[in-house]
Amino acid sequence: MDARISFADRLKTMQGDQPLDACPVRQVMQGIFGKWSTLLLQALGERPYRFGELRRLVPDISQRMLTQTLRDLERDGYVYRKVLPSKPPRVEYGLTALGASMLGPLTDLVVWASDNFAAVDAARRRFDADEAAGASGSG
Amino acid sequence: MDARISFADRLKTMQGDQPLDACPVRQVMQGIFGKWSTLLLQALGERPYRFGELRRLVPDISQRMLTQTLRDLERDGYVYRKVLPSKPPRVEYGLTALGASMLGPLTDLVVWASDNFAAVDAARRRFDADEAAGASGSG
DNA sequence: CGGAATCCGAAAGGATACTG
DNA sequence: CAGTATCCTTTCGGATTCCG
Repeated sequence: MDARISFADRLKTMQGDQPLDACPVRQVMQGIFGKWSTLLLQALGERPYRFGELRRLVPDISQRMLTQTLRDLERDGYVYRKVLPSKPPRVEYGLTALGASMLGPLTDLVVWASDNFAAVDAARRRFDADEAAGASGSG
Repeated sequence: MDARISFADRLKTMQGDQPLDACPVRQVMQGIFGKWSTLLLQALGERPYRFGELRRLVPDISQRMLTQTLRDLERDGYVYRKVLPSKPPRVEYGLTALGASMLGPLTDLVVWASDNFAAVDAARRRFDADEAAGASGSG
């Protein structure tokens, strides 16, 4: 697919029959961009993990959000959930083929963020400093 | 940079001195993944737009969120804001070099979403159907 | 034309307690 | 171990009103 066709044209096409809110691309993006989705997808990109392993790997996630995020990812088809029939119940989560194919582009973006967060942080500080100066400069 | 180094290792490194919550990558990602950020970045990737043009281009955004999202994008250094000194004030928004460099990976992800939303949608319906069946199956 | 300020409802997300 | 259910706080985002 051509990645560089006119975005505005695509936008207009989408508005033709749907309220822009129903834009399928946005629906998909929203599923990927939750607070924890990206993190968990990256983790599962390495190897399958069990529920408790993920908790320990990402210590500041609440068990509520871990459950919910994994469910959402499973619902969207990125993640499978396999219940191992052992005495203490074990549940393994891993990427599906769909999830693996999405992880490529997602990781590229994560890598960009990793490479450029210093520039972003600098921009933020500049912006905040300018704002503060403008707000109190004449006081 | 090596895009495929161990994510778990990187995670552990980050936890070493920071609360994971302060992870810079996450900070950056959160800025990109707002409800409107991706959409506006794509639009500005075509050419600079004025405030009112963006409103018409994305009709279902409120003026409040358009202002706020543009401000956030400007703060992060992705977008510049140029006030034209004309009689009715005109303000032009466009991508900075940083924003343009980020748009590449972001667009790749949008393209993925565009190519695969049917699969995601199918997965969702399957999941929901299974859930409904499981919930009412045994009476 | 491009905003800022305020108000309010909806949704995301965390803490805690309980279950199989 | 792997959840579910409830409560509560915070954030997101829309509608409206006012300003340079």
